[in-house]
Amino acid sequence: MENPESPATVLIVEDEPGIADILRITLKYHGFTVHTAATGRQAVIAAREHRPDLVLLDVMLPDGNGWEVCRTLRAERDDLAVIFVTARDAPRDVVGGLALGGDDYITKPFGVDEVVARVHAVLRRTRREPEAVDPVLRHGDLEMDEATYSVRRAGEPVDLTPTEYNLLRHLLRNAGRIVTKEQLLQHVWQYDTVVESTVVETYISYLRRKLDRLGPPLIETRRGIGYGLRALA
Amino acid sequence: MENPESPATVLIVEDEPGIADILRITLKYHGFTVHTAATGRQAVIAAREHRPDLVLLDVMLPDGNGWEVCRTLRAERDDLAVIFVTARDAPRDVVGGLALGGDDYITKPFGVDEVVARVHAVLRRTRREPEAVDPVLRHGDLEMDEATYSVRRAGEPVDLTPTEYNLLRHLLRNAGRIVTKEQLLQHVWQYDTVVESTVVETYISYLRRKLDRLGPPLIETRRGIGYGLRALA
DNA sequence: GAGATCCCGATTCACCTTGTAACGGCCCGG
DNA sequence: CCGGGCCGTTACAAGGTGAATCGGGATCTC
Repeated sequence: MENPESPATVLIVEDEPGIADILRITLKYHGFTVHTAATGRQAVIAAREHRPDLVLLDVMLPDGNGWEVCRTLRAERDDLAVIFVTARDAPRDVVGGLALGGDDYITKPFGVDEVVARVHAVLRRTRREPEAVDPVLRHGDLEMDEATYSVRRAGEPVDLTPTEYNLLRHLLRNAGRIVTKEQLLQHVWQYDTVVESTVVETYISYLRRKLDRLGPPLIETRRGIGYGLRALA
Repeated sequence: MENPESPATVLIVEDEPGIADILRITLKYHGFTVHTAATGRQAVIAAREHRPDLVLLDVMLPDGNGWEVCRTLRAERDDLAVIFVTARDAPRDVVGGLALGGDDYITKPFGVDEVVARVHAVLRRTRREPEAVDPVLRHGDLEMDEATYSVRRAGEPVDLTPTEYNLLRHLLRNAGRIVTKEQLLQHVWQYDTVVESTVVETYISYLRRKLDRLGPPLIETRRGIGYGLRALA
């Protein structure tokens, strides 16, 4: 995970309390120190006080748009990393945002794992942290290369759709543990996903069909609890 | 269990007195400092006064739904942990609730041991308590891993159903003591379970069949009293 | 516009749970 | 020492619940 002796600090600038909560809880859970601000004014003040390593910046704020906030913050500290958060149906601005100094951007509604991945990626770049972690996840004869988004089992490449890939990644990251369907919905799917559907089962089924063609069953069902990767022999 | 020099404080927000009682007694028994509130108003006041570490929050309250209460509480103290309590047949809101700021949720009717487990889990996360406790329960050649929900005896994996698993866990946690059938019903089964059945005996029998295949008898019957794990040799 | 992807609903299937009931052993009284 | 009743054990069956899978329609991507 993150360097334990100096947890990175993230400032969340977001006026919708629900979204701010999701981001706060998620990042806290992943070991970041988190502060929040609901307006551009507060953001500038909070940035001076807490000196974050990274800012998650909503583009639509009650007191003016995020570009200006970004510019202001950058004027004071040009090593500050910024990830813009924007509505999906405004992709036109996004490029502009990146051009104006954002290091990355995320569209709403987002999936929680996506946010964590991007925050880590940006911090790794801007803090010049060594590429310490092997980007290849392994479990038995299964390997996933996060750099190339490619998956292999027993040497054979496996072609996965984005959702399948994200689901498998979450299972791999929690190999040896059992994850509930709720957790999978929370982490892999977008935050506005409603329950009452069998999406998770469906995608587990897809994964099994593609993966178990190349070897023994890999994903284990714990009835009433959730799913996990089968323990290694 | 919990850090003895600073017992965690829990605020229960629940309008049904029966449920509130169950929760209060259970958590008190497990060493928590407990306060209760029956409405959202009271909850906010009580939270200011007692500064709990965690709130158990019923979603259906007489004066408005729990999300707003959660939001209000969080606005004042953003490090506050919240576990939602909700009826089973309202799963639609559940993910939304989590997304809107809950750390976990419990559905009614619940099993008492489940509540304690979740409260501990959430506090461990939010208070950054070290993962000090070995998540593996042991008793002789029997081991139970609570992270993977897996059980082994003499190295051999034992496949248990959820109820069997919960029952064995309760016996393990009370190893060396004798537990009455009533206690088992109360802790392992849901609180609204009615008696007049031999469920407990049945499940003890299932456990014996699965466990004693791999070694000498493990579960001891105290006629007229209850069950316990046999003392170690 | 074509193809892939995603998600929902329905169906089927498997297993879990619980109640009933028969059997057996333990304990107590005679 | 014997018999009866009670408690515990276990088998069996029915019902319920969660999971797996498939097809179709909506949506997105190129």
